[in-house]
Amino acid sequence: MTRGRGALEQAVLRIVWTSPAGLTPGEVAERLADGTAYTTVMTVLSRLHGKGLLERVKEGKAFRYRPTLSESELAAERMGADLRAATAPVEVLSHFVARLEPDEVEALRRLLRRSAP
Amino acid sequence: MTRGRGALEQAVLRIVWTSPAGLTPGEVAERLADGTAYTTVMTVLSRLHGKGLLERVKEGKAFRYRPTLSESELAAERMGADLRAATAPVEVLSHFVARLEPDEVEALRRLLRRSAP
DNA sequence: ATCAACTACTACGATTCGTCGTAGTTGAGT
DNA sequence: ACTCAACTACGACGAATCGTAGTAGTTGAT
Repeated sequence: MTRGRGALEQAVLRIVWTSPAGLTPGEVAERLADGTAYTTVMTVLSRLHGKGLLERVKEGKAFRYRPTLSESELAAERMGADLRAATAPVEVLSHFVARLEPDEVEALRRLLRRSAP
Repeated sequence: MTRGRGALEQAVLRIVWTSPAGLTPGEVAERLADGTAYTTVMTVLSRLHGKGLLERVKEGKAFRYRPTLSESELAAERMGADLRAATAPVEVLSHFVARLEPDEVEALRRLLRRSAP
């Protein structure tokens, strides 16, 4: 099986995110449940660890990999990075808000009411 | 000169964004002002056009490339994509808001007051 | 001590991107 | 109409990233 660029890394990340306590390569391979070779899973985990997206602790003979950031935290991190990479952050926020769904707008309002009101 | 992955595309995009009316390859090369070969600039413009980030119109013998989205629009687009790719968008927003600077929070409040209040 | 499970290391093909050359086309000026 | 500089199309190559997996060595459990 050959996936698109980054697809396997995403799939593995998604799996690890569902277990904040961490997973061993075997457990991840098991949950992938496609034919992906065990060593392939290992390579991907190891690369994600190299990128700082996963941390690992030795447990018995295996490593247990767990996310350094939750899925939501990483997404928020990336959004913040996009925002600050731009030359006009406020304008970006303006476009961003304009594209939000009504319920997202509502959620945002609620969040802003809480944060340092 | 050899840059990091995507660095030249970014540099070219940034230049084109400063001229919403569009630029010819020669004008972009001129503004890059590093030794980058003219044909390199052409290749990059052509790739960005292939990705839909630039559109082009023939002008005399040259193409004039202009951004399909402004820098702010693209950033907002990416933020929205990050947000909706996540399994818990509201939680993402929560983390996102938590990381904002006070002035960004203020800007967001103002924007939300305007949008469908 | 043995063995299954696990890790490290290596490798290869595909894709993307930086980089540029060659060859063909075309508009502008003579 | 002809010439020439400027421009476009196409191809190419090296580095980096990622999907994919094998081999060899290590280690915990039995």
